[in-house]
Amino acid sequence: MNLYDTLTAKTKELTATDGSIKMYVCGITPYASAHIGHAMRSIIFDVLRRYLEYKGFSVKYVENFTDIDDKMIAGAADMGITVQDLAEKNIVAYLDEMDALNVKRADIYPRATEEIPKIQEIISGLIDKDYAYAVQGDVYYKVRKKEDYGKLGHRTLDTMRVGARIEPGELKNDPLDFALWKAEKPGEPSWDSPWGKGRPGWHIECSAMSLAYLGETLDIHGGGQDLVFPHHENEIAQTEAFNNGKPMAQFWVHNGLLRLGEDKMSKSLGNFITVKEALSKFSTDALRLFFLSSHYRSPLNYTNDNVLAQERALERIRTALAGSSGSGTLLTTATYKKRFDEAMEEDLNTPRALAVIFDLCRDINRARDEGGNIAEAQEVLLTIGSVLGLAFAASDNSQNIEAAPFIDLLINIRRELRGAKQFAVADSIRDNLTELGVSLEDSPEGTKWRKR
RNA sequence: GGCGACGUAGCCAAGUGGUCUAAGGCGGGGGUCUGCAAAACCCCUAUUCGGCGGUUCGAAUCCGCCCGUCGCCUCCA
Repeated sequence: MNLYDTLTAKTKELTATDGSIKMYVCGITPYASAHIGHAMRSIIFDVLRRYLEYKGFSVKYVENFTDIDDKMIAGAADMGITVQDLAEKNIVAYLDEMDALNVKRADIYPRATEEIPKIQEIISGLIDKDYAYAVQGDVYYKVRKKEDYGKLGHRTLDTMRVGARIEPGELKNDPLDFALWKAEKPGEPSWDSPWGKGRPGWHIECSAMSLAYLGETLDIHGGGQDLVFPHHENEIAQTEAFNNGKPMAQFWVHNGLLRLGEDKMSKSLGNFITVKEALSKFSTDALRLFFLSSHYRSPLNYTNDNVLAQERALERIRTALAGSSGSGTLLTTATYKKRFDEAMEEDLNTPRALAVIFDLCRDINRARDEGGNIAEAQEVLLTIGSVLGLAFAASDNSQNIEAAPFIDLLINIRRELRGAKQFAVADSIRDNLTELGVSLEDSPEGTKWRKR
């Protein structure tokens, strides 16, 4: 397939001579609940992975947790729990939420705190190669030593704002340098190291974990666009310096960011909607459909109405799947599969892929009305849906609410009224229920209701 | 200030030199079904692609300028 690579700023063909793909996706720092921007990233890379698997590749998928950093430490202190407990709590919740979003589990979920030896091995190697230096228990990476620093973000050192920060207490030789290892501060978690007790800096964990679990050159390294600089830039700098210039990844793939209103959704800006909240309002399929309705590299604006529109669109797909097949003309499916593949081949063009799904639905419904054989077409619909992680599960939010027996009772009374042609009273029951948020649908098989 | 992305129907969103009088979804209009509805289905719904110039036989697609929005420039998926 063709995929856009941030490093070369080009769309290139993804190849794998041995049929296997090594994928590393930057996960979350589990200091707080995940928001739907994280969900969008997970779903996009889940779809990329599912598509590659559908095309016959064997994918090894690694997603990390950065479970030690300033925010983890501050968050744990606020809550009066250990950093480890904070991480555990949020990781468990995150994995549950990703399950609920039908995101396939990664093969490995490494955590920074469990990779300290590998982290230290890389830092030592960088010091040996003179790409890093230790100062009073801190270790910093020499940014200016790496000629091509800035290549991922397509910027050069002199175009960078001179405001590179020096935190109080930092002992950098150059403001651009960044910490690989931070000396212990009182009360903070720390590990023994050749440079004294301390903890890893931000970017080094990903270098360590990708090297440890996937090796020197990844096929795909993914994450949100906000990670391009500095996180991935620094990862490249470290990893390639450590590996004597071997490329860290064949493809750098970055998804566009989710917006809420006019701004990017972000934990630090405080404008976000949690995954939990979104899942309480919308079905998994509708959320996935929403995230996939625009191209993954474009920004997407989250609004209730936009997700709701997908909820409605889903009904049409479910109807196409529910129709019973006749024995008439066979609805052939080769063109749909072909069009779906073509869309996905082109830098994961999910909006076009979805258009194929809706075209297929329309044609299934048409064929169904004409008594055609739609069984195979429905199978194809399910198959390509599953590549997008869409299960098309029936939405039955009508079962377990407390009022259910009373609603059923009213429906029964109304059925008798209708039988007696007392339509005015029957309609008034229906209208009143509608006002209360319960809509009734009469059909030859009886009356169904659902919560609105 | 620097770098980059984007601006397509009421809304969301594909398309990036001819097949575009522009895919698909939501909404809207009409119809089928229904006691009436709802749901569902079917049909219709941009001669036009932020503005102005230019290149070209031909531009939504390439170039320039302008207007507007967003992202990044060491917290971020």
